[in-house]
Amino acid sequence: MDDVAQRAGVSRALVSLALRGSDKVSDSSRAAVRRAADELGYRPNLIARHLASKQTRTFGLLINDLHNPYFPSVADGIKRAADAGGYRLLMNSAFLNDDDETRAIETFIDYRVDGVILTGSRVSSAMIEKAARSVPIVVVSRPMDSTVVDTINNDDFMGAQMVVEHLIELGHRHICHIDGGRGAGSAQRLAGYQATMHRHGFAPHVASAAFTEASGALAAQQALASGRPVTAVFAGNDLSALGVLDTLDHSGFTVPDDISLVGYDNTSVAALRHIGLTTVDQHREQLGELAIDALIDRVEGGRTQAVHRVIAPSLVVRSTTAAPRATKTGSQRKFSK
Amino acid sequence: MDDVAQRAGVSRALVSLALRGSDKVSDSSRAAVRRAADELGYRPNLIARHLASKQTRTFGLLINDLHNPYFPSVADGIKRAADAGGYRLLMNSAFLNDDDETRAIETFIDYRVDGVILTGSRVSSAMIEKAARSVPIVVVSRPMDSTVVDTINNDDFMGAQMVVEHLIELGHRHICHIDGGRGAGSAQRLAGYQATMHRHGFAPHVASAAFTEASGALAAQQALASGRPVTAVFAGNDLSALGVLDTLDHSGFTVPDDISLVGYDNTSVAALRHIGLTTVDQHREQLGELAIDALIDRVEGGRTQAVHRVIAPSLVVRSTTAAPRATKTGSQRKFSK
DNA sequence: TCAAACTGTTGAAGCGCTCTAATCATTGTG
DNA sequence: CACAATGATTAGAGCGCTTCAACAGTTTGA
Repeated sequence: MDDVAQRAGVSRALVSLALRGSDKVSDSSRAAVRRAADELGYRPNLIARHLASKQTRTFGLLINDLHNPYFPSVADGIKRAADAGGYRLLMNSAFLNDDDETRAIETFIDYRVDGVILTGSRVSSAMIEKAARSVPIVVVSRPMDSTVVDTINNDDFMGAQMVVEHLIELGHRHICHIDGGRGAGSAQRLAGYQATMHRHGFAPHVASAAFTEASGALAAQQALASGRPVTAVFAGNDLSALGVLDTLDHSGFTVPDDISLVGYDNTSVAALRHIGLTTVDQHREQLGELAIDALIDRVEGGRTQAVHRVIAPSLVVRSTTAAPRATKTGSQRKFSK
Repeated sequence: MDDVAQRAGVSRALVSLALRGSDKVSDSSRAAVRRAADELGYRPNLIARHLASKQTRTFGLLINDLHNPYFPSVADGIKRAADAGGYRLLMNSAFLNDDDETRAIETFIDYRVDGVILTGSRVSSAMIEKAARSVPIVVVSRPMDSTVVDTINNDDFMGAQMVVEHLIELGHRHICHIDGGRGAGSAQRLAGYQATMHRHGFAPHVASAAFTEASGALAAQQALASGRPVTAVFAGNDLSALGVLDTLDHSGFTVPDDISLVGYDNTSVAALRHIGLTTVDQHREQLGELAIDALIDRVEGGRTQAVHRVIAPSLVVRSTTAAPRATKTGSQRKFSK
């Protein structure tokens, strides 16, 4: 920086001002500084800048599981909104490990980022709230009843309701739900399913699983083996829906002719033509944008009260749902391994 | 830090030493410092530390496209190796935009990371080599003939060769290759395909596409419409293979009974039971580990010459390949559509 | 026994920047 | 024409840490 100042024939302070686009720098000195910096290939040291200015204009984005196709779209929204707000983004992944997640959050804090966005977080609420004492935190896709951290979620209850309504409208009565266990939002999806089934006077039929392909496949086997009639399956998320799809394949059922199938999340696999899964779109990019908005509102707007935003999802109908055979022909095949 | 020092009854310098685990600190002072830091909830400011020590022990990882399921596994390997080497990781995504990629690399440089790993990079080689003057760079999955940046790649030529040999062994003669255009590694895959076909005396049959589902679907349509017989398709990557799969579905072909299909990359979609795509595994985690190794070797070992590592991929046979109908002998697993 | 060699500790300089307050140069005002 | 007001520039302190040279206090070796 000294070199640049000398070469431009000005003081170090002016170099600093000029390079940051201050309006109290004459055009001539600004040009001189720019030229000198260019010629010397000078790039300001962000570390020193942050130390001196005590602000980073950087947000930390934690993506718990890079393998999960759910997160990239959220990240896209975050990126766009951060750009628009003039904030830089630093990312980190917890690689599905709770210790790593804690460490990643601490790293953000140690880097003195202005705010942190947690997606797919799995650590305890207490841990998150503790970290929130050091830095504003917004949690995406994990409903939390906190007074210190902001949350952004889709309305899982409503999403589930839309799915069930869609299936019932097609004529389905025997709709089985593959529960997502302790996966994020799965409790609300289950509740929405149950409430809607009850409202229509149909008996719920729930099989337990997790948000994975393998557990979905297994749960589907159990559901089919239970003896209860099933004409449609509403899986907790897309991944478990794929597991269900596999079980149906191997059991000789055709989708959607024999059994309709719906997932949740509208991940990229669901959109693959070969799969064409009917599913629920959470508007993930919008979730990401709202997360940044919440952070900026805290940092620049001075808000201190926690905010919890819930947005309405929408149903994406593809080729795995149709009217049940019963209302067409009336035959139902038996489950066989 | 002053507070901690005062509370522990030692100097600031000793706090620094104690907290970083120096061995020239007595057990008693170390304990006192630890306790004081705990009580005060003190966390060292990484920014100040990095500024003072002029080293960050941090590597920057750039993932161009978060949506591409190829990268997470590479990142897993990178993460593991970085942990083992005692380096922190900072990630960033270019969101498929060249300007963003350039800016992300600059951000890493401005943060004075000790090294940068580029995965899925799309900016010009010149740009990369320019950045490499400021920081060690290793490029993963993009063959480059550079004397300044390290590269880590799988042997695409060999991978393609393995695919073709596998298909020929099954009895195929009419193997069509869906080329990946300017996708990373696609030139070598094409070369490997052509060389192997020639060696066996078969005529190559190439359809142009890109590394996307839509272009794979289109290319398959063209190949089928060309009038040339096709009993097997070797797609440039998994994604375009999925496009091919869709076209085959819609054209009434059964996979693998009518036509065998092979992809490349062994992404998670290929492994989905419902798809079960035969493909080539690049050992992506290993690619990631080697990338970190290369970086550490430069930073700590003082190597200055560029290194280019190529590792052997392996074939993953699933359920989309079988003997062609004409020469079929035993019973094959059925692939339902 | 005394110098040499450790051990644990500390004061102070400095990392590369920002920012406040002061300085200098210019212009406008009565 | 003196004086305030405005605009451009700069010196220097300081951000929170590390590190180096120096220093007491203790042990070792001949």
